[in-house]
Amino acid sequence: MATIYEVSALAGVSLSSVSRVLNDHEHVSKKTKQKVVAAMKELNYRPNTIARSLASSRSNSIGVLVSELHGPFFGAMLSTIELELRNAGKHAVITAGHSDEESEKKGLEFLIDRNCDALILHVDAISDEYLIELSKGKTPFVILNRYISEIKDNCFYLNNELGGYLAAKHLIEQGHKDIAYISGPITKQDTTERLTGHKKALAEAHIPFKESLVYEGDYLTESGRDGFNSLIENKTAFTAVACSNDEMASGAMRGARDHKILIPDQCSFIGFDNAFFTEYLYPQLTTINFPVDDMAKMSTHWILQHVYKQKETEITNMFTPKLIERKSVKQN
Amino acid sequence: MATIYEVSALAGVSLSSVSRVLNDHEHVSKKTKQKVVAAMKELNYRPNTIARSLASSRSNSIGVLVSELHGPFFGAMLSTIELELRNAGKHAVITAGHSDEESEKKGLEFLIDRNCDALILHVDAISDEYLIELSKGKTPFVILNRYISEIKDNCFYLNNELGGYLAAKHLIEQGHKDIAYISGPITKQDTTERLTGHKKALAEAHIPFKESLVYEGDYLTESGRDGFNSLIENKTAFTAVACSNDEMASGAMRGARDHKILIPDQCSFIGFDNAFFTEYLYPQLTTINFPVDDMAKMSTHWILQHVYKQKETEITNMFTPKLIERKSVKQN
DNA sequence: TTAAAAACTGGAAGCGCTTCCATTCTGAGT
DNA sequence: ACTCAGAATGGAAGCGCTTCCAGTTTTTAA
Repeated sequence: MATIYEVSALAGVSLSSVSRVLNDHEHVSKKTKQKVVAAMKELNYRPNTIARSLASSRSNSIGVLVSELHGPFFGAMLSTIELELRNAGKHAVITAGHSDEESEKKGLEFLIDRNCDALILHVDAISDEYLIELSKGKTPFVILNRYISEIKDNCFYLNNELGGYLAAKHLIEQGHKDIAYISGPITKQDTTERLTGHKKALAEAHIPFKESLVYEGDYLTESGRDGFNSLIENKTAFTAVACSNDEMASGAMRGARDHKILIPDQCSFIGFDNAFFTEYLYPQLTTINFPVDDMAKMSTHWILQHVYKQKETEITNMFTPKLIERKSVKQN
Repeated sequence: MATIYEVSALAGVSLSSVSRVLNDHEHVSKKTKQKVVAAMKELNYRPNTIARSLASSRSNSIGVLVSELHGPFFGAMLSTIELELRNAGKHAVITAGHSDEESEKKGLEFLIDRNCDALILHVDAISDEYLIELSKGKTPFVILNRYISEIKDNCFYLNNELGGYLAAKHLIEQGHKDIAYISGPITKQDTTERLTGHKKALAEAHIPFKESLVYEGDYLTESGRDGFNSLIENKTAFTAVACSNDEMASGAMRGARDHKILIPDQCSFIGFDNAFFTEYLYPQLTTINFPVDDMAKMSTHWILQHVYKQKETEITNMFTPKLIERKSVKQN
């Protein structure tokens, strides 16, 4: 593998000059540039990224830490992060925290030790305090899907309340009055926000909110099913169920089927996230779109702008959910 | 950030000694080791990975190139690759080729330029020849989900033929004789292998194979639906349809529903891959398990063993699919 | 035409570590 | 006490690049 030395020798210029053309510096004459470029081509020169990083203390790598690597959400997210980054000549070092605090912290340290220039974090186990402390360190980062007021400019998140509101409102508009709700773990920020929106829509329509119509799940399919069963046993009648995410909605739908309840004729369902598989369900699930792509894109723009001084885009921190009407809600 | 210099000064030993304890070398006395470790702790020393890489020409990073980052398959795959690698102190640099030849090649070069010690490739657009050529280069790699005889020891793949066979055989055992088949693009290796297995099972049961009962899709949901519609219009009767993957099976099931055909009572379905969402479908899809995790694990073991001389595991190149019985196939 | 400014170029010192080589130390064997 | 392996240590040269500084050349303006 040719080094910058050989290039400089072949081109008949100094090391510095070669380095300058490599880095697109100003103050290099056309002539030297040509010579260097020609030499590079002839030697099939490929710069050694490691050496560049060491000398410049820039690794051009962005660490991405997600709580889980599988699941419908992260595929979409990582896909656009990776693409955007690569287009900018950077690259992603991806790790997973497996939703465990210790493990997430390890992942973080791992990335920092790896000299990442910046971090994109999607974590739930790590505490706000830890992240606030981290923000005083020298590795800049953004946080996805979470709002921490002390470092709000680094946070990119969905207007969850609006999402919950939109879902409930849609059901109400379709004539539903008795609406059950299957939520995620109430310890999670997004869950409570979504539920708040839900209640708001009910209140607006003067529909009393009934505690007996909510079930706390864990965002997994199975808990959607359990939730539905529990709701049925409660004997508080309902004609629709809103779910805090699509997985649980899919579980709840199966629960309904177990009870020979027709969807959407006897019971309507609405999800949240608009995961890709919602289209595979039958009937296709009406849900609330989570613009993951936009959020992922925005976070890379932030980094490109703040860390690498590229790209001057308008930064938006809060994203807006949207109703996606499909076939799981019936006009009542 | 403390460097090895400061550690050596504080510990009162030479640079080399510090480096030795850092790398767990033999020939370091207990005493120096203790001094060094103490100094490191006191300074909260963290080795600079970049500098280590430059000096040792080992980046400890493994490049992973997948055709797509989203989709059910890759989440599972990447998740286990990342975990295994991190447990071994290595890390994954993940890129996507977006199923485009140019783009995949770019991704490859990108990873090689990034000084990856080894590569894990899951690509379909790049030709065999290119990969064979690449194998002569100095970056070792493994190939997932593909068999190239010239470099077969680097390939990890599923026994697709057996999978196709198992699926068809299951249908036959359940009394089906008229079995439709929705395949992937016949240009793809795995597709043809799966179809071969399918035919073999038919032959064994003395059921004539009918060309009019196969539809060539593109592995996407929509094509499953198109396939089903086309099959129906063909007027060759069938009571079951085997699909080359789960996405198409889900599409085909929707197609059936559009025709008011009951599943599985009037028509049975079997998929392939056992993607996570198959459990969300209704009825839950009977399918063929693709042991992605095992394959991913094996590929990292190969690298740990061949590149880093760690871990002595038995290497298996071919993996065995298994029937997963759920609810989409009816006894006929 | 000339001085000053701007553009260009080269030299050399690092970036933080590994590793080869040479030197010193240790202790087993006599 | 004396060798002499072998273990333990230190010195120093890199790994391939960036970047600061100083020196040289070209351009510009008066």
